[in-house]
Amino acid sequence: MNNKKILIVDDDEDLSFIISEMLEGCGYSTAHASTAEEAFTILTDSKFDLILLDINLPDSTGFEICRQLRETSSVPVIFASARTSEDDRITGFDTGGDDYIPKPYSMKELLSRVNALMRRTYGFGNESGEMGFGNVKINTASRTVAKDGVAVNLTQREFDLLEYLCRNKNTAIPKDKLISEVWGAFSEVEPSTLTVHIRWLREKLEDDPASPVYIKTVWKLGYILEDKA
Amino acid sequence: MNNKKILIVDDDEDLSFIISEMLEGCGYSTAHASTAEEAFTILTDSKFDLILLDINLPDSTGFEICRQLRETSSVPVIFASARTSEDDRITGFDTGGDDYIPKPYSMKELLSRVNALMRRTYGFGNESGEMGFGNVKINTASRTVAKDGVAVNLTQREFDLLEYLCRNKNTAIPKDKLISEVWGAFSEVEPSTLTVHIRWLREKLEDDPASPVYIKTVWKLGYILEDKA
DNA sequence: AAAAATGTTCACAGAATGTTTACATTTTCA
DNA sequence: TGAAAATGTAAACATTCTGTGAACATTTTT
Repeated sequence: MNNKKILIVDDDEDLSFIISEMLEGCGYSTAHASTAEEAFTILTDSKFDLILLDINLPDSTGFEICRQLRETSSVPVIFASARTSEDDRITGFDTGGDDYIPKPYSMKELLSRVNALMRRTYGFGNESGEMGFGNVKINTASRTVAKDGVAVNLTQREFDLLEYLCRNKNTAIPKDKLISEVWGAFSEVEPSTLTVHIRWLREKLEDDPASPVYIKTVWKLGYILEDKA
Repeated sequence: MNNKKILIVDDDEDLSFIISEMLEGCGYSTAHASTAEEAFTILTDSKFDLILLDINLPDSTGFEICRQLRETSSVPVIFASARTSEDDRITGFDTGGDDYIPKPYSMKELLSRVNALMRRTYGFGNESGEMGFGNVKINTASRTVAKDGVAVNLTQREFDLLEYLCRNKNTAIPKDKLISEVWGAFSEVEPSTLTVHIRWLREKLEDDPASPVYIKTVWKLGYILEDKA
C-alpha cells in the first residue's frame, strides 16, 4: 500500500492500540489521540490521509471535530460509535463524514471500510500509482519523480505538494487550501513558506524556473498545475 | 451541473418507487432495474453517477453486478440488503462497494449516505464549470479563458467581471450594479474604473475592441454581454 | 448645428502581490 | 555524534495589478 497515514481519535486506549496494530500490519501508518484537544494538536503539525473519529470524547464530540475539520479540509472521515441511533448516523454524514461504523465492530469490517474509502478517495487501480504531466512522471507508490526519464530528488513536502497539485491538475487552487491540504488541516505555516516550496519545485522540474510552463501562479489566488495534453 | 443520475437496482418495485420519488425530490434523476439482466441492459446505454444495489436479485446478486462493473468502471456503489451479517458487509466492500446500508433503512439515512458519497466522489461544492460565448470559453475551475482555443490571460478583476457578465448573458446590467457585484457592495470606486476594465476585456477578447461584438455598451445604463447563439 | 451629457482611451503612479535570497532551526542519517 | 539535508521564515526585491483623471470621441438634446 501507499503508506497512508491514519489518525485514530478514541479515548479507549486499549481499543485504539488494537486498531493501530491491525492497520499498521496492513501497511498504514497511524497516530492516536485520546481527546479532542490532543487531536487538534496533532492535526496542527501533521497531515493525515484518513481520520477515524470516535463520537464520544471526554472533552468534545467527534461531530465537532469533523465540523471544524471541514472548514479547511476534505480529508476522509469515518465515524465510530457505540451510539447506534439513526439520528447519530445521519448527523455523522451531514457533518461531512464519509462513513459511520457502529461499535462494536470487527477489525475485519473496519479494515474493509478503511480500504473502501481509501480506494474511493485516492484512486482505483492506482496500484501502479502513476501520474504525471508534460515530461514529468510521478510514482506515488515509490514516491519518486522523473523528468525526461531522469530521476529527480524531491523532499517529502515537495512531493506532497506536487502530488496534490497533480491530483488536481488544471484546477486553480487557493493558497490557503493548498496549505491546509499539504501541511495539515490546522497547520499555521506562513504563506511565504508555500511560495518557497513552489519555488523549489519549479527549480527541480521546470526548464526555466523563472517562467514556469507547468506550475503557474494564479494572481491573487494561488497556483495551478497546467497540463495541456 | 447538479443533476446526478442514480440507478436503483432492486426487485422490490414498491420500495424502488418510494426511493426514486425521494431522490428525485432532492434533485437527482433516477432509473430503475428489477433484475440483474435489466441492470446490465440499462448500464449498456447510459452512464450513471451512482448505483444503489440490492444484494438479493432474482437472477443474480448485487455483488456479482458490482464485480463486473468494477472491471471497467469506478462509479460509486452503495449496497442495500436485508442480509445483515458482517460477512455480507465485508464482501460488499471488498467487491468494490463504497457503502453498505442494512434494510430496513429510512429515506433520511439513505439520502445522507447518497449525499456523502456524491460529495466524496464529485467534490466538495465544486461549482466548477464551463461557460462561454461566441468563440470564448471560460473555465471557472482553473479560472482560465480561451479565445478560439488560445489561452487569454485575464487579471483577477477582469476575470470576475467577465464571469459576472457571462452568468448574466444577454441581460443589460447597470453600471452601479456591476460595480457593487464585482468590486463589492460598499466599494466606492469611480465609474470610470469600470469603463477601463471593460476596455481591457474588449481588448483581450474582441476582434475589434473599438466596435465590440460581445461586450456592448448600453447607453445611459451599463453593459451587456451579447451572445446570439 | 451647437451644446450638453455620456462613454472611451491613455499613461501613470502607487498599491498589492509574488519571488528570491539568505539564514536559523530542526530533522535525518551515516 | 556531527555533517548534511530539509524546513520554515523574514526582508529585500521585482512584478503585476488597479484606480484615476484628463483629453478625446460619440450620442443625445435643444
